[in-house]
Amino acid sequence: MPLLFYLDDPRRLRGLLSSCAAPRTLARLHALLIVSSASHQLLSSLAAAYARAGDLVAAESTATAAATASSSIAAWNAIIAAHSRRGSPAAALRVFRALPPAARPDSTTFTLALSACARLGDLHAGEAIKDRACEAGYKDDIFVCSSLLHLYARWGAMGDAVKVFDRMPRRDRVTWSTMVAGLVSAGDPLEAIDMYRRMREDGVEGDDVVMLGVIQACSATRDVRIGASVHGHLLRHGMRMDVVTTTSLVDMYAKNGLLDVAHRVFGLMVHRNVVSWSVLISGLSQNGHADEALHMFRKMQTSGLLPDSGALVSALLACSDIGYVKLGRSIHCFILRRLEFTCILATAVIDMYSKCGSLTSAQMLFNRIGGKDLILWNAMIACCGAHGRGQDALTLFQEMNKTGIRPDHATFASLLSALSHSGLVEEGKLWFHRMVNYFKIKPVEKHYVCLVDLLARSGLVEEANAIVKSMEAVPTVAIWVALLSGCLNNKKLELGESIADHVLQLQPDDVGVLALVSNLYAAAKKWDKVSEVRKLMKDTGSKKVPGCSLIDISRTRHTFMMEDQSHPQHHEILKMVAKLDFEMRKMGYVPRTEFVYHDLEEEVKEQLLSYHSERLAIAFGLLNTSPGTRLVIIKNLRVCGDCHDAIKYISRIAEREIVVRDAKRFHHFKDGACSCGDYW
DNA sequence: CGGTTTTAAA
Repeated sequence: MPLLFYLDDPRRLRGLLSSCAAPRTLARLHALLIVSSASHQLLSSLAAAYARAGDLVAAESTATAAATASSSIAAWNAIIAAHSRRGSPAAALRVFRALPPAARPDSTTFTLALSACARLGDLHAGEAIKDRACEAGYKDDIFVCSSLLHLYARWGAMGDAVKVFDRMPRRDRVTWSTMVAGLVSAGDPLEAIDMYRRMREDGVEGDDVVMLGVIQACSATRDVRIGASVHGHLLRHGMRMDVVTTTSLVDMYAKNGLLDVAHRVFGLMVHRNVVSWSVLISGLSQNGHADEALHMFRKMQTSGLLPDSGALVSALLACSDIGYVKLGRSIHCFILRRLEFTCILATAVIDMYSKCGSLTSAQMLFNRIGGKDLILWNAMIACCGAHGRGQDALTLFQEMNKTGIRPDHATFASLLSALSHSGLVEEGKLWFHRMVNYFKIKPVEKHYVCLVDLLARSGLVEEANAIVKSMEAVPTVAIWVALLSGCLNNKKLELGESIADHVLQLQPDDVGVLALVSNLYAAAKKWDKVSEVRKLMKDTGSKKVPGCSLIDISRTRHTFMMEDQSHPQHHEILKMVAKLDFEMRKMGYVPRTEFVYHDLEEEVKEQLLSYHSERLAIAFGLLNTSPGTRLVIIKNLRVCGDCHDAIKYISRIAEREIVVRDAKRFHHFKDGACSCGDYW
């Protein structure tokens, strides 16, 4: 039917407008409305139709034309909603603020505006809108309240959210969902689960959105039993299990280490999207199965899905875990070819290079990223620290401050740790002080660990001890451990012993900590205490993990354990070790036998030191590379003070840069079993 | 009438 015939029938015309999405037809209707000097209502409908079709320019101009009539608010609402949907909440707020005086905002308008504030994280603007909504009489409106609730809950004002929630006269599913999700993001999963219970008591049936929040809560409680019962509930009640719900279930199981269940649920999914794969991949790599994670990453691609930035981040994480630079680099190239480098992606790639020992690649990428955000700076500062470049970390930190980005607690944790590892004591003290007094950041455990470590490492054990004593909070095991290893390295055995006693009382279940305690008693020659701790280690089922080092030479990974004679080049390696020992002594090296924690003859102790796994790995590296090469050793345990010294001498003798990286996250080292990576 | 809540990842 020709459009012209609609003119006589405004109701049909409005029907047509509300269902029409074709821009061409809308333009013709627009012309028609103008020539027939149509009513304001019709113009508003047209504006709303333009907004729905995505033509916001036309929508705004039409709405302005219709704005004199009070009913035009619907058109403005459509425009605000369209802006929000298209991902520009700022534009939505701009339209809201510029509403013509005649257009009186209604419940929908306030709801949309508050939702835009929530997307932007603008609590301040939200507060003002809430006040206007109350003045306009929407104080108890369920939609307005729900979006206000979401704004508060999402941005850490849980107290305000609860206040709003408590005085709401009526609550629907959305209200409850918002509270559940809000409590989860506020880090209070138990409270979230309780909120769900209250909802059921109130007689409200859960829908998929509420259940999603509950699943997240279960995931965060680290208590899979509740999670599994929720899963059972979903199945028993035949509730809707769409991709999102099922994906969250996979995530919950994977995050909590039930990888087989996660796999099974994943396998039963009828429809999987990139996120489904990503949660499985990140779950696998977080639980030390990086190789399997990367296998899934490949399977995802062969199943025809193109990885998005999230999937790539998960895969990069797995690459870092096993030091698989080759794949990491190819992901980097993939991003360069097909995607935009967002800060999130750049951070993940830089982190990968950092953990794989490639400082230069990390720096090169970092320098090319424009509009760096806080987390990207933090990652790069941490990267410098991990590579022993304390001064560079400090320079970066100062550059960051110049760009006007405010450092946060993580920045200082990275900075202090970098300064600590490079022995920059004065700078460390200075910046700790400035963090507290200038940046007004309250030091938490990790900061104290860094500071105490920094002082204790460089011999200022008493000063470190004073810091611990002056702490407001009760010192944690990690802080005592930092102090304790300082005592051990600096032969402050009397103080060390009292700390060891104290740490023991705190009942650490960590083997590393027990080993340190035992080592200190050994250094103090308290052999009865040593056997006591050794017994404790046995009783808790934890056996001492043998020291193990890895080195990659021309894409082959070689593993070395103390006193391991299985390597084909074993004899040559021992010869090299002896030769190095000789050269080092000529340069003034004195073996620090206090780092051998057995009751043995001095000479045997010296021999044992030179058989530490990193020494074997280095010797092997020297045999198979030429001067100027960079040797990256990956070790599962902390490098002892003696090896630390020895490495300095060896790098001078052999003219090679030697880097030892900590490999706590390498699953190859679990239970001391070192296996060769499949990727080398 | 509509409008509110919705999975991973640094």
